[in-house]
Amino acid sequence: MEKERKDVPIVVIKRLPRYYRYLGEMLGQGMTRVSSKHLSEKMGVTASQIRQDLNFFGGFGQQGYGYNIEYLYHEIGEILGLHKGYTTIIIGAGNLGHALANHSNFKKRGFRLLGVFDKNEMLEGSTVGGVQVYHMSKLDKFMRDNEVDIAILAIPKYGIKEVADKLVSLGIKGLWNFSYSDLDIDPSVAVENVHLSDGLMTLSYRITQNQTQP
Amino acid sequence: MEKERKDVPIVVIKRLPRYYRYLGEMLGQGMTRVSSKHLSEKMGVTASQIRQDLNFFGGFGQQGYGYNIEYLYHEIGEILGLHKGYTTIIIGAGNLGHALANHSNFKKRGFRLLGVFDKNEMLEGSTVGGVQVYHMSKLDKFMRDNEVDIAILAIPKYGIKEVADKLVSLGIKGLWNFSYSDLDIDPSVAVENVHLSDGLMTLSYRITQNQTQP
DNA sequence: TAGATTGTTAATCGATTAACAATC
DNA sequence: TAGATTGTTAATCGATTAACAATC
Repeated sequence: MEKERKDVPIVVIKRLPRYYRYLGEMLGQGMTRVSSKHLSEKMGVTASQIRQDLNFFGGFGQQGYGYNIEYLYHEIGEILGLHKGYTTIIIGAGNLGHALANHSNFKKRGFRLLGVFDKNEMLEGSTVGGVQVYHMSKLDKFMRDNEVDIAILAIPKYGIKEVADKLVSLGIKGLWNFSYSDLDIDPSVAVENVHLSDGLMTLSYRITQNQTQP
Repeated sequence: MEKERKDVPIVVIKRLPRYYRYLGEMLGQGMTRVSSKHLSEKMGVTASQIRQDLNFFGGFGQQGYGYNIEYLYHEIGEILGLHKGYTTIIIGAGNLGHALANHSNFKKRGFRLLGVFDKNEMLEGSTVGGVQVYHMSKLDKFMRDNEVDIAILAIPKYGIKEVADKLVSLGIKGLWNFSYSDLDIDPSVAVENVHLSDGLMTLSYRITQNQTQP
């Protein structure tokens, strides 16, 4: 199905979701084919880069024609593992936990939210994003009874290490960490550290530059 | 204060918030000095990269000693524009708007939230994250009465272009876009497009790889 | 067929790492 | 002073872009 892919650069991987999104939009507009040139103009990248990126995974196009959008869209989804139906839980039923639980894109991309966990006992039994809220003490049993692939950590950095270690010991495969800390755990577990304020700070930098220079 | 900095690579800028965070933590632990070697071990990068990065902005260290943490922390904050006290508004009082309004890190980093706007009239007069919620129709007047630097867009992609254009016409300096679309506007306005699900997809890719290969 | 566009190799560009003289 | 560590130049590595033969 796909080409041998031992070491695809991480920069290439990070571009795949963006390709996927643009292709999905084109598909929604009823388009059927696209050339690397056309796509590159839409996305503001070079056609060469698109062809180079895609060829890490295989030849999805056809000379003289370009790429079949539906086919390419599907293949990139496959590469990203979106058709595996990975399951998620959210740790932390605060504002961010709520926002992430209700984020429709995750479901649209094939991820299935199984439950939300919080240390506040008062929240137990309530519903967030269409799923049950459980007390943290139920985590062990829940993880044994359900196949949970990814845990989304929407809690403060205090105590995050303990929660992460527990999840790892219970067999979690991926951690998506929104706390303001870098999780440093066993490399067999995939970890994405998201620092929201980092984006705001680089924005701040650019505004400052815009005001100083031009 | 700082060195001439006409073209600092964006990859360097993006690393500054991380340096800032680690230095802040060290400061909180009462440390006063750090060498590039020590910091590199903590952060999992090379000492050479740290020295190279910092020297885009100036020589903050001292041979034989290293860097004074408090001084370097302050200087990086200065470079990032954190001491300017940039003001923000949030567009969209949904789950994500709530989460961002209550995100304490933004305040900690010197940003000041002035108001939240939503198209739902029922929300007007309520409070989110300590500030008033206004109806979208009040945006024009608000922007004229207040100096607003950054707008945080926590609304769906439908209609985002109109809102963004209006904000630009009202003099916004930066847009932090959480909708699932890439905003493409006048380059004099700084834009950060955040696609939350992109991170989840790269996580999905890595989990899939971990399961296939090792 | 002629034109279009891929897949892929080669050339260029930029970023990271290594090395070391300067110096605190 | 001697040891440590910077700032900076040079070497290496990797990623992007250009070019073009292959071919639909």
